[in-house]
Amino acid sequence: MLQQIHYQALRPQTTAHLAQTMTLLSLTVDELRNQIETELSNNPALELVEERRCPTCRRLLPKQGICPVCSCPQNNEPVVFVSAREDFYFGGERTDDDYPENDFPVVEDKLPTYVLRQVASELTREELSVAAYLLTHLDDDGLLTVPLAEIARYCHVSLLFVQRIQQIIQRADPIGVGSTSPQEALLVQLDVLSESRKVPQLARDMIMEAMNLLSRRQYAELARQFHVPIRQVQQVAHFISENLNPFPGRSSWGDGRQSNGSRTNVYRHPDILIYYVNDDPSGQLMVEIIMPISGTLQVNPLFRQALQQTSGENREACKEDLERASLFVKCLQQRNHTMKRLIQRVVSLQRDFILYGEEHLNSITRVQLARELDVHESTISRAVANKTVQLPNRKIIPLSAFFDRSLNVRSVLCDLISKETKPLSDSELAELLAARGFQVARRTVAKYRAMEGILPAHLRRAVSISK
DNA sequence: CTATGGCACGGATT
DNA sequence: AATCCGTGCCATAG
Repeated sequence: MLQQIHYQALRPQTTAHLAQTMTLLSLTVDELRNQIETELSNNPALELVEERRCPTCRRLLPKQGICPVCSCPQNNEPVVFVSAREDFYFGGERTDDDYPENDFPVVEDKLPTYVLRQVASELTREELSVAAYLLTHLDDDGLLTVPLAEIARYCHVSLLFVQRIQQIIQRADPIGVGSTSPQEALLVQLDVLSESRKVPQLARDMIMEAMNLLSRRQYAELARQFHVPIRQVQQVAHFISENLNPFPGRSSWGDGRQSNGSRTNVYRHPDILIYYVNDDPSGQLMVEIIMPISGTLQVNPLFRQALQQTSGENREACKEDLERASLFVKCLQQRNHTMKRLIQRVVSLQRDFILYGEEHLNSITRVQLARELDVHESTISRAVANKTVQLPNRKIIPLSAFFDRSLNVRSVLCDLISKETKPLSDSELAELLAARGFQVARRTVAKYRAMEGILPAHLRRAVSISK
């Protein structure tokens, strides 16, 4: 990556500029941070100038910016801005400003921090420290490695207290995380799932009473024990393996399907935050593009001066450094500018989706957006790829979800099925969807159903009866 | 005969 | 140029 940039810096300015901007555009906060840090330490011409904070709300400000939160007039358009929040993310020097997020106990691993950030808002300081301790004892599967009692002892709190915190943690994003066993994780997931859709009672019973048989797939034995036909056991087992994950730590983003196990960057900091001022839904909607460093990057003016006075072979090297530095700064600005325009447009197009949920997602394609913003479509692709957004409800979703043509259809489909009185067949569902303006083929309904882990119509009947 | 899942094709996306 | 996704056709199960 670095060599690439060195190489590009030698090329004509415009090409290099373009190429590096592209590269930067496709980086996530974490990657960008690395990039900036290496560049900073390799290039003496680059400097990081001191951060400024808004006098009223103490938010970190860009070098010449005014505070976007305090100074902006209340209006209908979401405010989009770039912010530097190094301490927010990376547990840097803690300051006494008013970010509750800064009170995070520092946890190194990715999964623990990810979970902690979700639950932090609903916990007191004391609870947070217990939560942090609990989260530091997770294995790679997201399961707890020490007994609850031990945590209670270590933190000098009651067992009940720890249990309560564990329950909150278990309901955070990789649902079931922080459970003491795969079994417990499954049960928690089942609980959460049952809030939104029908869940076979048999599944719960089987997990609770015959976990070992289940994990060994001894369906015949299960059928005997629960006095149900073996087919039904298989259905339930299918349901479980489709929808539940005994190892929450291994699950991929929100969608349990296509568990391509090679997802390393699953627990990531969001690249963009969308929220209301003070969490007040009637307030101004803010969109914050995260910069992983605080302060502003600029070319060191002293270095520029020094260049005038140096001579000889040093001069060439310095000059190169200087050029690379100014290029880097320029590219970074370009990147942020593009991101800003992009997200501005996306948010205003998908406002309803952000506010009211998946069903209101508009179908927009990257190409469409590229035309509107008058940039090349690959620019959009790069900017969207691998980025994540935190919504006002604190859910973290991939930015590409805003471009998912099928998400809204899927959620409407789920809605239809959850409200159905008798099990509807796929073709009936297809008609209903068409009536609601979603033109999808019967075959596609089947696919979506599978994606959402909903059983076929004739099996749904069997399930609801046994319930 | 009907409902569903598998395979493969074509267009969109990256 | 490679990959993903919606869809049509066909085989199979009920």
